[in-house]
Amino acid sequence: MLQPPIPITHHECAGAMRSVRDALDFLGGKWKLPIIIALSGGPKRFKQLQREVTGITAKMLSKELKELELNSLLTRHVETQAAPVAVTYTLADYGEHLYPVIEALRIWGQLHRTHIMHPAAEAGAA
Amino acid sequence: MLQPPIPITHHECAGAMRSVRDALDFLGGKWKLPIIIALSGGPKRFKQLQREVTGITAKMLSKELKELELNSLLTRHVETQAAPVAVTYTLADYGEHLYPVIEALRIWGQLHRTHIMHPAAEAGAA
DNA sequence: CGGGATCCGATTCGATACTG
DNA sequence: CAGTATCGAATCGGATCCCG
Repeated sequence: MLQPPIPITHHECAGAMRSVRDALDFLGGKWKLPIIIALSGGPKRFKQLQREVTGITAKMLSKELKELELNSLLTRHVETQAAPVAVTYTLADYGEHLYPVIEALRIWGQLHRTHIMHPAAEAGAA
Repeated sequence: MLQPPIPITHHECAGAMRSVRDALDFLGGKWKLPIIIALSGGPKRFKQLQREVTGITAKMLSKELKELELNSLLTRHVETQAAPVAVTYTLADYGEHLYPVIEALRIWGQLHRTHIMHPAAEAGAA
């Protein structure tokens, strides 16, 4: 059903491992991908993000947004200087390269959930 | 270039987030995907895996293999009972459902590496 | 060879309180 | 509103030693 997309040779296999580990080092935390998903629905404000990304604290959200901006995945825009300040976060074009990753993880997460609940059911769920 | 695969409605967006977080909770560590990649080249022994998954300690490898077996991603087979024992790990059919995830992460990891080194080069690297 | 046991540092993450 | 500061718990992961 699924062909192995991973090269068989030791050398190329090590290359795949390095790329996957690079990706995981950056995306591995609990929050980065959920934040990207929330922003995929359009630009959002800080408070709005905190509501949609269930369970995140202001501290973590702030930290993750900084890292995502540093890596060009989103842009930060300050709307007004006077209090109350308004800041908008927008998913950058470059950030959309994560959609395939999110899709693959979403599909597998769904499959695995059904697999855990009633084993041998993934044939019909895939 | 890339259509947003994530639903726009709040409700379905939350569903995508939950699935991605489920997947990340399980795959998020440093080692599970690299182990799967190594096993994608065929069944391997414990020591052999430790050599191919660069940097992993015996403790971590043992722990991760146990979790992967519990989740039906691989099977463990004891070849000989007499010392020295020989144990073989084989990627299960169900484990191959992770190939799309690995592919997506590998592609993005590669892209992001080039992006970090010389920005604005991802148009040609994709 | 294939691990388990123990100890330990490093990092992640959350709760709470506070600021411009 | 949009964060920052501080504290502390929990988890992650490595080093080392040990066993069948």
